[in-house]
Amino acid sequence: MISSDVIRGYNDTIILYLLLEKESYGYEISKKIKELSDEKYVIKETTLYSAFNRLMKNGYIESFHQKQTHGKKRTYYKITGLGLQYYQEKCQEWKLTKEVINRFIKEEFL
Amino acid sequence: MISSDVIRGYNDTIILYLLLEKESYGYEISKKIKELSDEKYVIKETTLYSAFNRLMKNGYIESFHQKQTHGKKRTYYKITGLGLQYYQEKCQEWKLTKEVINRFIKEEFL
DNA sequence: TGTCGTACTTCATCTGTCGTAGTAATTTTA
DNA sequence: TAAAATTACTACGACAGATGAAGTACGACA
Repeated sequence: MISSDVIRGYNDTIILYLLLEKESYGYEISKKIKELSDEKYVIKETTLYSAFNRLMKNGYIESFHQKQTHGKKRTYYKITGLGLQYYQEKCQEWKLTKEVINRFIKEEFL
Repeated sequence: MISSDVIRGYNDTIILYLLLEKESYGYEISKKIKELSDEKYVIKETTLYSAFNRLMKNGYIESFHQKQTHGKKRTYYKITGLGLQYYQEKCQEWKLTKEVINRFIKEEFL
């Protein structure tokens, strides 16, 4: 499993990636994360919803409601221009981070 | 710059990597991290020393003192068998983490 | 004499994650 | 048709690791 301390800086990025594909809501996002990571990363509900709040506060996502015929009421989220910009920065940062951490990893242990 | 939230889970690993090369002390470790990362990551003093404490508490490193002719007294650290084992696990975990996060990163933004 | 570099320590604060718990509707299954 | 599972959240408190600020102390150098 992946330790939460590593993913810590990338939960927001992961969520933004999925919202870039299409607008979505909490439960769906969490399913997608699990699926896309081959069950290797399952985000905790509280982590997810606190991430939504943070992303909202920063203006990286916006929420809205859609009329539904069935199922419980959902809060949908979509990414903003600012959010896209932030996502792009994080992609750059990730590249750098990978390179740096790799220098402290012994290949023979992989 | 690299955000501290990403590196968060890997400070201990980075330190262990350097102690694997040779036993060392705080100031030297911090210099080496800066140097090896091409100044892209500079560990904060408080972060470094609190990492030493954690690593000691977990039995991953041991401290000792060396007689010195000049300069301020240093605390040297060396990695233990348990520390090596932990380091190896972290190397494995890093591989997995990289793969998982990569799936949420758009290549065209790199 | 004063500043710079070395080599730490203490303390308080912040952020993000996570455990626990609760609510409430809808869908499945027995 | 009643119970159980799934969907879709919210609130709250605790915790760990990183960090800022500040202080200590010694030697070298100018």
